[in-house]
Amino acid sequence: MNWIVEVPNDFKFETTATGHGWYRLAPFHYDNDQKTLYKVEELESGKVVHITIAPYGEDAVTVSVNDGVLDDSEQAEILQKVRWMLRLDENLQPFYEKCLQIPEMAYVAHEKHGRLLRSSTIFEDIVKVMLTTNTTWNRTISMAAAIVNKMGKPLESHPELKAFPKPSTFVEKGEAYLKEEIRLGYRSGYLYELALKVASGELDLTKWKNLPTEQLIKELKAIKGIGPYAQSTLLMILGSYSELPVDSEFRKHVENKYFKGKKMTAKAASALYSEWGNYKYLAYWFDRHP
DNA sequence: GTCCAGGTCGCGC
DNA sequence: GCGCGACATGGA
Repeated sequence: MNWIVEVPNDFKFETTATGHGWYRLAPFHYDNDQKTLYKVEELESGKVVHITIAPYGEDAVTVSVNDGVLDDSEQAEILQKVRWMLRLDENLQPFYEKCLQIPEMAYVAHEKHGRLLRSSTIFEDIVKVMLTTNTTWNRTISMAAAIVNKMGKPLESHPELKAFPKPSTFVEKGEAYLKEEIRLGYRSGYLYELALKVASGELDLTKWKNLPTEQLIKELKAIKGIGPYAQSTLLMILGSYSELPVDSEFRKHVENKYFKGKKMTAKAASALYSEWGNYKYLAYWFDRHP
């Protein structure tokens, strides 16, 4: 089955797909030559599908799935997940207007950067953000791959392709498995605890999609393993850009570009982006990735 | 062997 | 509120 999905004027497929490193984390796969994004997805019905997303002119993308017959709710779920992953319903106009007033940032609006790819569920993205803390990017990639390959539900037609496992799968496998087989290190306890809360219904992450930033911060603080950096990154994932991810990369960038390589306080560094108000994260991100 | 990576927690002050 | 060691893992 395939669909043609209209996109906003300020949307561009390639910049969304590759704007940050998420497209390199399983079960995403990106083909740079074909400008095509793939993701294996387990639907609520239990069916596993391989979603293919590619640009279709300037005003649309094609979404296709070649995995047998899908009922109405499965089709609706796929399209809803694509909208979320590509941020088709997010309004970035205030950010672009601000970019156009600043010569060095005008390219962001002209080239339609800004919509950064996210996973289909908030659970998946919390896990992935935790995989970025206190380790190297290569380890993040390999841990995500291990989670998918060892715990994910396989595609019927291509069993080597697997979906990101559900929270209940993390719980069934157990904390020791996460540590000893998936090699998630000290994160295993944090991720097991999170999965347990989500799987049991104690924590309903789907409600987060409609929460104001202040409430999201409260929710994020309550998750063990989420500190200031991960909180800011997850707020970005959720569409709130007012908090800066002050980590080693942030410090390196700001010190090199604005402090002649000298150490600075987080406060002084953050002040650099204060004029961006609710869009500080994006301003920093594209200041660093011109 | 030793150090550290896009940090965070829990403790003691 | 701030400083500090511990935390798993694998690569340099």
